[in-house]
Amino acid sequence: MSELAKAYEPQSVEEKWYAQWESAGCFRGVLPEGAASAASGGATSSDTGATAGCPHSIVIPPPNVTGVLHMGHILNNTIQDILTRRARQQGKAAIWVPGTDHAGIATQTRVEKKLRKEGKTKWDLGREGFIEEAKKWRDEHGGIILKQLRKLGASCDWDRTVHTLDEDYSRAVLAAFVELYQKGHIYRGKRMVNWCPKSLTALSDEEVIMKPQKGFLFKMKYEIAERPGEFVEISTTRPETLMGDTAVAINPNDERYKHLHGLHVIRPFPEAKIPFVLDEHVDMEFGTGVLKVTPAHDRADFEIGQRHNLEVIDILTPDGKVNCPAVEDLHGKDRFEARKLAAIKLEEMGLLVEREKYENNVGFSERADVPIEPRLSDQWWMKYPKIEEAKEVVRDGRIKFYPERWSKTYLHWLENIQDWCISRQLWWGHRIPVWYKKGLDRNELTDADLKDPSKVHVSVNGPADPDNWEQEDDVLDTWASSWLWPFGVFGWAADGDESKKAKALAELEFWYPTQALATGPDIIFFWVARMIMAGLEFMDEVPFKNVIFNGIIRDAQGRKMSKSLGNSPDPLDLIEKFGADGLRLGMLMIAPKGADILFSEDRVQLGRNFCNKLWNACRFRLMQEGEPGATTEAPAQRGSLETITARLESAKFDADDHAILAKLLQALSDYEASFESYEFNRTTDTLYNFFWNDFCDWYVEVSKSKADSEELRGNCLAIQDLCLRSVIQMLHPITPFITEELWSTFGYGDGFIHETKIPTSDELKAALAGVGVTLDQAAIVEVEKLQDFVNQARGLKAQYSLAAKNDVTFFLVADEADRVVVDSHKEKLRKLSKAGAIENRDDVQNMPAAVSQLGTIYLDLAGSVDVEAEIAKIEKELAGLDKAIKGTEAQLSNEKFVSNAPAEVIEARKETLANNKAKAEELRKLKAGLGG
RNA sequence: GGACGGUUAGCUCAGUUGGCUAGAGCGCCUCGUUUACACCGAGGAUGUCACAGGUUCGAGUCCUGUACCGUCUACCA
Repeated sequence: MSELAKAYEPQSVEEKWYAQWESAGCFRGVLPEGAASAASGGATSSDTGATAGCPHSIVIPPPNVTGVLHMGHILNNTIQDILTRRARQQGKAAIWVPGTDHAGIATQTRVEKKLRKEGKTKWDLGREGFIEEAKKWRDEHGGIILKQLRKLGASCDWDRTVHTLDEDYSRAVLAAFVELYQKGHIYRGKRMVNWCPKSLTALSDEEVIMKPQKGFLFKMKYEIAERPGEFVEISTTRPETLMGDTAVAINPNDERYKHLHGLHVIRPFPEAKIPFVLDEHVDMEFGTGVLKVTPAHDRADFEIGQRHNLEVIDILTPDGKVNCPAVEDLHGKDRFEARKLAAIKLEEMGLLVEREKYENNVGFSERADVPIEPRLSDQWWMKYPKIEEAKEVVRDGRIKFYPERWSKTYLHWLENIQDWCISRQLWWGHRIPVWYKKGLDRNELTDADLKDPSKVHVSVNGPADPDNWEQEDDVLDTWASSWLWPFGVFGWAADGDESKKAKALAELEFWYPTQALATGPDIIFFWVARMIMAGLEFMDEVPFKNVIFNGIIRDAQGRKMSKSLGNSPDPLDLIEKFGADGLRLGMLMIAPKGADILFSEDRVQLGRNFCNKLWNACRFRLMQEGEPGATTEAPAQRGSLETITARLESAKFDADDHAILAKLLQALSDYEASFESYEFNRTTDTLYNFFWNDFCDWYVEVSKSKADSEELRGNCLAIQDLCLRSVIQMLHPITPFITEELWSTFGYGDGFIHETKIPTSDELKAALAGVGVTLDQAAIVEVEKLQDFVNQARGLKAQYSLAAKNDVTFFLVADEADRVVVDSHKEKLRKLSKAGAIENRDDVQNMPAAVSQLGTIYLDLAGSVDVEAEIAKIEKELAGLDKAIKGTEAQLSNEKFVSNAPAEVIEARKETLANNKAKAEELRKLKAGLGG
């Protein structure tokens, strides 16, 4: 017999098992023999999933290669691991593909920062040198996060780790670009983009986050050119751009300014005559109703400019400094500095009317955290492919969102989708596979030029005569690589020898589409929607069948986790303190379906405590076995389902035995349902209640009464084994380490726990029936009565501060039927209520009492009863009861209820009423007996 | 401005097609080391289910409106 430590100690257990799993190749996703041809049969139902060899694939949302694990990752990856481990237990071919993202802007920024510290810039190194430096940096600092995931127990197929800049993956990225280019989905064009003056690159709309900013709304006045001395007032938050103004706009319907139509104003500096233009876009209600138009530096203004053929004057440098030599005192100044100076300048000229405090929303670069600058520039754009299909697959349920409501957000975005700016002025990334003939001026390329293969070459491998060409400098948006992830990781667009291509094809055929994607709702647009479009475009099939949105982790006060607040615990510390299993379970228990999750450490304690409880229940199981006369099988023989069920002796089953197994079946079935709907909080709830309340608090306690009986012990231990084995199996996906340890300790299977198929509730039921055990559902009711009896008895004792005393005597006044029940369970009732004796009586006077479902229990106090307290207690209970009785009676006498409500509801109501009435009557008798 | 979500015990949240005297965990109070577990056990207190209407035999659950909170979205300078 093994001896277990008194408390569960996760550290050594976790290390031991993870190493064993890895070296045994447990996580490897291997194509079953002949899998590709089987999968192409098409009809394999992976949703029912019971078929052996049936594929269950998940691809990780690739974290930034240089990132570190935070609480959000913990939740997200725990979910993926649970799904993968469960799939293995179901006998499916399961795979979880890990990988990392090169994170273009983030990584480049960090490498540049490092260079700056060394007094260098990227220009000193040149493009090639810089990329080498970045790779070095990536390889040094990168991949930490994947190591950390191992600590969590993540069962990824590490041999397949993919990085978005890997050769094969890069090839896929370029191939996708080329294909879309050829189909006419990609074009180059001069447009307004979100320009990041810090990273010096364009950004997609999704990378811009709006933040409220405190500033000023300046009211200034421009003189009407045709009417000297007459002015119009204009409100602006950005006076520093007025050098770029090429018009002022008013709404054509604005009566106040009709007299100005066709006139001009004087722009103060550099002084120029600029026209009034009439544009519906101008909001008459806002400010003075006059809008300065700066086509080069504002999106809306740009559009107005287009409509009215206005000149575009760019007065900012790419890094956000004023570029306007004509205004000496502003030239070269930073945009924010220039804003102040421009206001002062206006004031000096007597043109500043007012300056009021003002808060407005300003777009910030998500990565660099500086205000973006709308800027006209040449960029590459993508018209998204398969937009309509992408909507359709979510509407018709080919892809299901959990919770479902996120599909609204998704659809809304697709309705209003804009072309995607996919070029970035960076070096770290996939360089756009476009080559221009040497000598061409790229700024002057016409649409016709772009389509002329003698001038512009687009291919994965580049032109045959590279010396005559120059490659595009821009790289692709990182998301324009990760949107291919669900098939890119399996070698899509593989190049090389035939066997490599064939392997990729077979892999894709088997693993694609993936089963589920677990991610945060914050990247629905960035990633989820784009992957769906890419999947439909390149694979002609959705990339995943289910999308599980996990909530955003916040701290206990509901604030976002952030480095600056210091409210983000290091997951590794938590693992150190509470164990990976505890952390996983704790996260899952508090993870409601897709809402925000408020995290605090005591949640993880819950998980840890649960593990310890499981540990001790198992420990107790082993201790029981050590008693004389116990079964003496060696551990390896204790365990298989067949061995255990063979030890059951159905003839010896009492109500508790029936009830615990019936509840076990119910728990298993609830557990299965919770996985179907990805309601993991339900999963943990089910396990927690069954294991802690039903099994530990009741059945194990009941077992203690049977321990002395050689006749009953064997069957009782077999039932404990069945429950423990099942709980361990059910828990395994959630808490893999402790369950593996216990699995091997008990010898419940021959190998690793996941190698043994978990029986379904139906299979378990059948296995029981196979050995003659059919469960009596009525036993559950009987056990509930026993529990009520014990609760009432304990309550009585506690009321008189005798909870700890174990030699009190209870007198029971009950009818014949209840007496029989009590008598047949008397020993355990006595033990559980910690009584010296339970004696039957026909009548008892002057003792505190409680009315249980098995009769009225009196506590023998040898006459010293606190009458007033007793009466108060009874009255309180009666009040609640009477309220309920009245309600039910009213309902039952309501003819409409009786004729409309379903029969079972009415029956249940009648039964409740009868029970309540009986109890109330009993209580009244008691009260009368006390003189109340 | 639009869309979506939330409002249930001191705290965090369950509550699945309307059908219990509305639940759990934590926290709090009392008691306790009895054949696992103090990371535990026993007992206890605690609710106008945000508010106002409506539908229904019956509403925490459905409908309408209001208030507050949150998230996403939007070119009001």
